[in-house]
Amino acid sequence: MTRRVTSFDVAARAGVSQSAVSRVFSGASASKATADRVREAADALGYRPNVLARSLITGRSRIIGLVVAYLGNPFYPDALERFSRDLQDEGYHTLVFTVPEGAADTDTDRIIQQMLDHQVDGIVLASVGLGDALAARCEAAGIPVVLFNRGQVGSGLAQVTSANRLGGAKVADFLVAGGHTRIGHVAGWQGSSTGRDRTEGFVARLAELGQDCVGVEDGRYDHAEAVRATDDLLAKGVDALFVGNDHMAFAVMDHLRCTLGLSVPNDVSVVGYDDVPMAAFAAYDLTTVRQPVGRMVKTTVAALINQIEDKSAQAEVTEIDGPLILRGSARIPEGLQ
Amino acid sequence: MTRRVTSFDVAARAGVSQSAVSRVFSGASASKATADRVREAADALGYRPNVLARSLITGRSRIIGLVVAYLGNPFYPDALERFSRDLQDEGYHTLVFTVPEGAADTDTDRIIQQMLDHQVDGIVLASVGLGDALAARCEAAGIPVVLFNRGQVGSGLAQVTSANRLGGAKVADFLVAGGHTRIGHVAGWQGSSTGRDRTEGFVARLAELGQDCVGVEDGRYDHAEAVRATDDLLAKGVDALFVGNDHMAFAVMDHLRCTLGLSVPNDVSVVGYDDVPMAAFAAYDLTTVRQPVGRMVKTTVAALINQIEDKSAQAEVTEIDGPLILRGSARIPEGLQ
DNA sequence: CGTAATTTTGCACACCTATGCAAAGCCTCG
DNA sequence: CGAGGCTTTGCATAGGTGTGCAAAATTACG
Repeated sequence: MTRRVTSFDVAARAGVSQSAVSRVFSGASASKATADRVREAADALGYRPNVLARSLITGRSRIIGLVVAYLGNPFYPDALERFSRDLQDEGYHTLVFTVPEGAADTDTDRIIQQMLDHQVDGIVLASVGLGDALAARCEAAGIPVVLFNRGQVGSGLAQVTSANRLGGAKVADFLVAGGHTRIGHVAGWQGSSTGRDRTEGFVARLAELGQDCVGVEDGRYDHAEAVRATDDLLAKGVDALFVGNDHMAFAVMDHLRCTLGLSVPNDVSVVGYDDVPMAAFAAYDLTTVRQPVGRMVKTTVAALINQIEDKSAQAEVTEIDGPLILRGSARIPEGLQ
Repeated sequence: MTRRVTSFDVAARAGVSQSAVSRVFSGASASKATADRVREAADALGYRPNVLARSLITGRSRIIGLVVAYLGNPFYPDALERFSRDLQDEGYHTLVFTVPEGAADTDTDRIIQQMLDHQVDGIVLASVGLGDALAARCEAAGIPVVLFNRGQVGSGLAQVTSANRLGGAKVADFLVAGGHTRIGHVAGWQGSSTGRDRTEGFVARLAELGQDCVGVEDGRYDHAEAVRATDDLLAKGVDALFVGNDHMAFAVMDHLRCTLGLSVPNDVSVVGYDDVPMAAFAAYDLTTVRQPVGRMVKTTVAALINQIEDKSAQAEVTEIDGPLILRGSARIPEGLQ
C-alpha cells in the first residue's frame, strides 16, 4: 500500500507550483501550456484530487443525503434508482439512509444529525417528515431540504408530490361513471399528507357527485391493515374500493380473489395509486393513478440543486399531475371503453 | 448562517487545549475531570466533530460504497435496506451507486473510481462484477471488496452467495419427485455466476436422476426474455419449468395463465429462486428456493469489516444454504404433502 | 518525604487542497 | 518603444482534526 500521490508530487514532476495543479483540476484559469504539462504528469503518476481535502476547504461535499422508508413498496426503489442516476448526472453522490418500519422520530433526528456531520450539500426526504427543530438546524447550517412524496404544511420546506387531491377526485369520477353506488376507501396512512390528500380529494368529489363514501378505513400503507380494512368495508356491502396505494391494492386483490373467492372487477372494482411496475402485471392488471416518478424525481433534484447554488432561492411547493391508467381491475364506463 | 464551531472553540471555553478536545471525542485517554468539562462545553456550544477533517487525517471515512443493479427485482431493495441498517449499526454509512440496465463495464469502472476518490473504507458489489484492473487498483489502495450474490473465480475477491448449485439440485429433486417427466429451464443470465451455477446444479442433478432437461433457455433476468424463453420451451411440450429467479417467474406465470390460459400448476409447474416477499402473495403463491437475505447481508458486512480492520485477513468465499419453500405453483410430491 | 513509574496535557505538525494577494509575464495600442 | 491592461503564476495561509513527542502532573512505593 503506497502513499497517495498528492498535488505536490504532480507539481514537482510538471515543474510548476502546487497551486497550478490545483487550478488545473478545479477548472480555474491556467495557460494551455501548463495545463497540458500538469495533466501529463498527473496521468503518469495516477493522480486524482483528494475529495475530502477539497470538501473540507470548499465546504461543499457534492454529496446528497437521501432518507427513504417503505422500501418494500416498489415505488421507492424505483425513485431511489432515479435519484441516484439523476444526481450522478449532476455530479453529486448519494448517501442513503433507510428508516426502519416502526421509525420513531428520534431515529430520523439521529439520521439527519449524521448527515449534517457529513456535510451533505442537501437532503431529500422520501416519504419522511422532519421535526421543526431539525428543520431549523438544517436552515441554520444552510443545507436545503426537499420533501419527496410528502408535504408538510407550515414547515417552509420545499416539497414535490403528485397532485394527490386531484388524483383522488379522478378516481371518484371514474368509479361513479362506472355506475358504482356503494364505494369504499382503504385509505393511505392518515398520518401522511399523501394519504390524507388522496382521501380528501376522493371523498369531496364523491360528495359533489351526490354520493357518500360508504366507509373510510386507514390501511396505514400496510398489507395486513389493508386486508383488515377491506373486511370491514365488505361488511358494509361495497361494490368498489379505492385503495390508497398500489402496494396495498395488491394485498386487497389477493384477499378478495384468493381468500374470499370474489371476482375483481365483477363483484368489486379496485383502483390503486402509484402505478408501480407490478400494477401492469397480468395477475393484477390494476387500474391506478400514475405518479410520474421520473418527473417527480427530476423536479426534486432540480429544486435541490437550485437551492444549493442559489442560497436565496425560494422553497417551492410542486404538485405534478398524473393520469388515471385504465386496466382490468375496475369496471370501465361505457364512454371510455 | 453562522460559522461552524470547532474544537478550538470548545477548548477555549473548557480552558484546555484543542488536542484535549480531540482526545475526548476520539476516545483516547483523558482524565475524567477534563472529559467532563469538554463535554459540557461542547454541549453548550453545540459542537460536533468535523467528519471530513477527521477522515482526511485518519484516512478512514467510515463510508462503504454499495453498487447495486437490478433494483427492479425486489430482492435487491430488500438487500439494500438491510445493508444500510447493518452498516449503520456498525457505525458506517452507505454511499449508493446504481448501475443502469445496459451497464457497460466502463460504467462500473467509473463508479469504482469515484468511490476510491471518496476514500470509501470498503466496497460491496451486489450482482455486479469487477474487472481485474480495477480489482488491482482497490487492492493497491488497500480497500477491501466483497461481492454479494455474485461469484468471480480467480478474482481473489471475497464473495457471498447462496448455495446456488445445491439450490438448483433441490429443485431437480423436487420436480422429479413430483412426477414430472418433461422439465424445462428458463435460466438466469448465463453471464452471471448465479445464473450459471443454478443451471449447472439443476441440469446435473436431473441427469443423475436419469432425466434430460428438455431445454434450457437464457432468460437474462428480464421479463420479456423470460416470456420468449417460455414460449420456446412450451413448444417442446414441457410440464414443469424451473425459472432462474422469482422476478422472471412472475412474468412466466402471468404469461402461462393470462396470455395462454394454462393452469399453474395443473398444466405446468413453476418453481422460482429467491423467495422475494411477492412470492408469498396469493396471486402467485410461488414455490421457490429461498435466498436467506438477512444472513447473506450480515455475512457480507462481517467479511467486509473484518478485512477493513485486519488488512491481512483472507478474502473468504461463503455459500449460504437456503430451503426450498413449498407453495402452490408446483405440484407437490405425495410424501411431502 | 523522595524518587521512579505512569498518566495526562500541550505544542507543533501533518493531512491535502483551494484561494487571496502580489509579483511577473504577456499583449495591445498609441 | 513604452505605458497600461489583462492573464498567469507562486507564495502563503486556511480549513478542522488526529497524533508523536516531550514536559508536566499525578500516582505508587520504598
